[in-house]
Formats: sequence, C-alpha cells, structure tokens
Amino acid sequence: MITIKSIAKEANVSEGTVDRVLHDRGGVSKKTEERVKKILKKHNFKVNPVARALAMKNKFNLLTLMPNYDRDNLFWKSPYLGILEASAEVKNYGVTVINYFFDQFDSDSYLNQFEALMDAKPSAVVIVPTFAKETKQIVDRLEKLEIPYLFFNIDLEGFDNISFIGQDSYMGGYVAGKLMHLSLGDQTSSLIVQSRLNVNNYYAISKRIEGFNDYFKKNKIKNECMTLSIDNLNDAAYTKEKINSFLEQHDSIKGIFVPSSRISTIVEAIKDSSLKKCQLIGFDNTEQNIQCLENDSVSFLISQKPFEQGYESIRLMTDFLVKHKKPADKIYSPIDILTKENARYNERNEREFQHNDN
Amino acid sequence: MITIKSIAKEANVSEGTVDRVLHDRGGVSKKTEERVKKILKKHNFKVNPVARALAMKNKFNLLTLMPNYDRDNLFWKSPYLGILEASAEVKNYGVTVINYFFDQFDSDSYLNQFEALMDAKPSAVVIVPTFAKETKQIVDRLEKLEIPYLFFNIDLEGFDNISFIGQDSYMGGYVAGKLMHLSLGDQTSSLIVQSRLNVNNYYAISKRIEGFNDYFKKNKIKNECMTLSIDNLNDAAYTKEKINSFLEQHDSIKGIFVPSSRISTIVEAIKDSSLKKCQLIGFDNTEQNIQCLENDSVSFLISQKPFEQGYESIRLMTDFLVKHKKPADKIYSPIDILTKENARYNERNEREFQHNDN
DNA sequence: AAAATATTCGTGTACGCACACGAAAAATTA
DNA sequence: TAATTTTTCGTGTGCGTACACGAATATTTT
Repeated sequence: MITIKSIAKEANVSEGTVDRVLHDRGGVSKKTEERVKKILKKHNFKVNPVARALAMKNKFNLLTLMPNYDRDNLFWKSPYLGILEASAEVKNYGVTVINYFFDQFDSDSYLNQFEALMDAKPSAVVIVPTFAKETKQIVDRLEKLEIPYLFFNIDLEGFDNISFIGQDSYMGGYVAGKLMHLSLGDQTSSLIVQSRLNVNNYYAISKRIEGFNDYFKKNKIKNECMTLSIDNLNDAAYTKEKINSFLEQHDSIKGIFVPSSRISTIVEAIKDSSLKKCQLIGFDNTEQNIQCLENDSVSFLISQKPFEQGYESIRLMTDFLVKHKKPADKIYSPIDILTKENARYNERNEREFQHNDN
Repeated sequence: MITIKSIAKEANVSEGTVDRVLHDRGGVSKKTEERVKKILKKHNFKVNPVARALAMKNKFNLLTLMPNYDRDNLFWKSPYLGILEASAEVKNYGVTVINYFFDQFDSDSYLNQFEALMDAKPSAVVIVPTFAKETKQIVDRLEKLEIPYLFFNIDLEGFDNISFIGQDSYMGGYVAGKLMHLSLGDQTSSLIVQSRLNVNNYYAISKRIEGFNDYFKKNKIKNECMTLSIDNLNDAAYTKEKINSFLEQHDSIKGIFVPSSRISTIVEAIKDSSLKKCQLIGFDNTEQNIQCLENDSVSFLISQKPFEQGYESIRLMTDFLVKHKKPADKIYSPIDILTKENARYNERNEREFQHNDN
C-alpha cells in the first residue's frame, strides 16, 4: 500500500512536506514540489479517506434547506428519511448534517430558515430551491463565502451549483402521456388538473405538462386535452364542487392527469361514478397515493425515488468535501412507473437492518 | 462524542478492558464486565467504524462467485460493475474483494471456481447460486468453517444464507402479464418463448411464467397462451426457423413474452412482418434489449436493477463483517417497468464522478 | 561578514480503535 | 506464610493522515 510515508521516503522528504504539496499549503520550494508531485503521480496516490476522516474529526458542517412535510404534503418525508440515513453514514467521516425546514408555500420562511442556517456556519449546503428569486439572493451570499451548494429535486437553471439531483420533469410528463395513451387508446380526451397554489415549483409542473402534451403531438395521436385549475386543493369542499361540476359538463373525459403529487386529494374529491369511468395518472409515491393505486382508483404513478434523492445529495456532498470528488452536473433520477402490483417493491424508505451489537 | 476512552474513564477501568468486553475476548471478571456493559448501554455506545477499519487494516477477504458475461449474455456485466464500485468503497474498510467467475451453463466450472475460491481463505462469500444441488455441497463446506454467505439474484430456498438480494420473480411475471393485457386489450392470445438451455436458473424463469399466467387467471381475463421451447438460442438459424414457422402456424398471436433476458435474440430471429404485428415483453436492461426498446421492436422490459444488486451485496456483507449488522432475510429489488422513454434514465452503470485530486 | 529576516522543511501529537505484552492482583498450592 | 499458578487488567504501539510548532537553511539587509 502506498502511503504518505512511503512517498516521503522515496522523495527524500518528510511526511509533512508531502502533506503540504498534497493540499497546496505552500511553503515548499518549486524543486521539491515537482519531485514529490512526480512520485505522487507515478504511484497514482490517493489519500486514504478513512484515515483522513479520522484525523480531521468533525470539521464539516453540512446543512440542508428543504420543505417540511405534514399530513397534506407527505411527499417531503421520503427525501428527509434518505437524508437521515445518509447522515448516520457520513457522521464517522467527520461530517455533521443539520436540517433546516421551511414552509413550501411561504417564501419568507425560506429566507428566514436560510438566515438561521447561515448562523450555523455551513461548510456546504444542500438546497431544494423552491423559490427562484429568493434563491438568487441566497446563492449570492454562499458564493461570496465560497460555500459549495447542491440543488435537489428542483432544477433551477443558471446557477453555479455543484450538481443537481432529481427527475427530468419534461420526460416524466412525456411518459405519463404514453401511459395515458396506452390506457385510453387513440382518439380520446383527458383533463389536466392543476393547483393555483403551485406557483413555487411551477417550473417542474409546467415541464411535466409540456411533456405530456408533446407525447401526443410527436406521435400524432389525437387527444383533446383540457385544463382545470383549482385555487386551493386543501379546501376539500371547494375542490369537490369544482372538479365534479367540470366533469359533468365534459362527459367525454376519460383520463385525468395530475402533474403534482396531489392525486390522492383529487381522488377523494371525485365522485365514484366518474372515478370508475376515468383512468387517473399522477406523480410520486406518497403513502396516500399508493393506497389509491391499491384500491384501483389510480392507474399509474410516476415516481422519482425521493428517498434516494435525499440520500445521494448527502453522500455526494460528503464525497465532495472529504474526497474532493465533484459529481456530474446533473444526476437524473429514474422515471419509475408504478402500478398496483409493483409499487410496494419500488421504494424502501429505510434499509431494514437489525443491529446485532449487544 | 462517546469513545472507548470515555467509557473506560467512567467505569474506572482501562481502555483495554472496555475493548475486551466489547469483543467478548474474555479475561474480565464478572463484576467489572457488568459494570462496563451497563455504561456501554447507557450511552448506546457504537464503535466508530472508521477508526476500527483503520486499526484492523485488511483483515477481511470478501470473495464472490458469479457467472461471467460475454457478447451473448451481457446480463451479468451490470452486477459485476456494481460489485466493482462497491469494492472500491469498502477497500478502505479493510475489505478486499476478489471475484471468481464461472460458466453459467457448466456446473463443473461452478464447483471448480468454488475450489479456487476456498483456497483463497474467504472471510465471507457472495454467491449467485446457479445450480441447486452443487450449491448444497458448497454451502455445507462454508457452514462447517462458519463462513457467512449471501445469495444474490437467484433465490434458493432452504439455506442459511445471511440474506438474499434480488427480484420477486413471480411478481415480475405478474407485472409482465398486466403490461401484456394493457397492450393487447381483452381477449387475445400470446406466446411464451423459453430456452431449453435454461435448466440452471429454471426456478426464476418458471416463477415468472407462473406469475404471468396468474395475472390473467386472477383478473379473469381471457388469454389463450401458448408456449414454445427452443433448444439453443445461440444457434441463430435454428431459432429463426423454429419461431417463424410457429408464428405462421398460429396467426392469432399478438403478444410474445420472453421470461429470460434473451428477448433481443428473439427479436433478431423474428421476421419483420410478425414483429410489427406483435407486442413483445421481456426482462432485463442489457444494452441489446434497450436498443430493441428504442427501435420499437420491444414494448416493455422488466428490469431489476442488477447494478444495485451487485453493489448492495458487497455493501451489506461489508456491514456484516465490519459493523456486525445483519441485513433483512430477503431484500427485493424493484420491478422496474422500462419503455423506450424512460429506459436510459433507469440505470446508471457507474456513478459519474470526475476525480479532482491532481 | 555579521545580523536580521524569510523560506523551507522535519518532528511530534492527535484522531478512535485493535491487539500484544507483561504487570498487578487474586486464587491456589506447598 | 511463602511460592506458584491463574485470573484480571493497564500500558504501549500502530493503522494513515492533518496540522501546529519550531528548527534548519537560504536570502536579504546592514
């Protein structure tokens, strides 16, 4: 095994000197620096991250900024669990992870939580950049302090983030279109149900809709497609009234596409008779959504491995901090097609381990 | 942070003593052992695996026994890449991984490679238990030496393996049935194409067929289903002749189900006219198979994340060796539904990293 | 040329754990 | 009670790296 010590011996210098050239600490003459570097390259030396982690002990403060989850919006639970799992693993690498949560419908809480986060002196930050304009402010401050940051789940363009981890929204919608076509056959009509409150991650939602429509366009399939916007999905009575009256007026509708994670809310609102008549397709494997699959009210869900998104965000940022590995610019999550049958096999929210110590 | 040292101080003993009770090394009086254990539990002490790895340096020999891959059988490349990736990660934990490959059609090579493996004195073994009877012999010897072993991809029952990682074959076939139904509608007929040479992992194949048929039975859908067995899929001319003449004789066939990873072979054999008429569904995301998706000759592939299977096998066994974590008895892989559109998003054969060191 | 400063580099300690060696304490024997 | 054996436990070193401290060497100033 090639170690700093062995390199030092070969170069006729001390371990300290090798360390200095390895980390560009300066204080080494050109001549010896060259010599050491050559030997380093010759042996393709890589520092042992285990030893490094032990020696550096708790030097990194990895902070996250993401939406909280509640009964109505369970989606963000999965990435959080992924983050927790990864946190435990990277702890021994001297990386401490602390999570900051904001209300995904309130940009002020986004900024407030960011302030709290900055007070904690982050070494690196993982963000769900829910609000475009506010993210610009945030990022400016991070860049001024040279704090690396990574986006996950929402893909804002034009920033200097280390990487993005999440789904290709356009293609997600495109696949949804294909499934709708498959379920309904040629020549039919479907409805897209949106929430007006989704101004925040509007980018992803609109990309999905674009992909959905493009599937029919590109494959030259006739699909009369309507759109219904609902102001507040959390108001059950209102939603119910709105959607059912729409469906009654448009009897030809055979498919309903919900480009957000809220399809279970829609299912609860729709009358049974309409529900039986329609094929529903939505996004994300929240518990409620999966139950809709299982009781046959929803035909397909498109999922994106949210647990893995959280998990990988932490792992990648840790690798960046500890091993100086820069991940790819964009890492796309799978576009998983979930049905009643395969849904339960798709997601594992936690690795099921039994501890044997004691 | 709670360390062995802090535990030792609290218990008024030396670090060595704490180490002794931690690892049941003996040589500690009942009284002090109790005392130390109580303090250990009180703080929920867990050894720092990083420090442990550093101190133990290269103590574990993790050996794998799996089929090799070639041009005709590319399936086993993915798990191998997963194993390679994991190997690099666990190296610094003092785990050395060495792979032994056998010919999946030759049980003798299975046993021979196992002998070679045993000569290398394994600390633990990861096996693709391709041959049932021979695996019994192998396992007997492993158990005698108390060497832990883990199965992946093929789920042989009745053994004392640490865990199994792979797909639920029955449910994979079941989902294939559903997709076939979706593609063909009610009242149709389909063909199952098997290879006679698949005696080895016959178990998985037959389970898939069972699931496929059960989908139609359980949902009371009429599907006239025929079966065609082909002796040697590697003989292209023979396969061509056999399958095309069968299709001509049975003009009603609209769907073809290939419960192995060889659907691309079938595609090459079938005449274009028949190909256009039929919906094909197969298994596994080999490069050839994905190309068949992309040129529209295959409608769906069912995939099982083979890369992750290999990767996780090594990670889990490493956790077992290093951290004494015992994984769940069975860890089922996802049943991924691949189409032309989402296939390329599904699998990442390697984490795309750019090394920044030097 | 001596003194002062700047540059270059070696040494030592810590990180948390595993394990070998041998010392102290307890139990046994003479 | 002294000598011997056995049990119990403390000390020290190494794993590979990071980093602080200060020593040796080279360079500049007077």
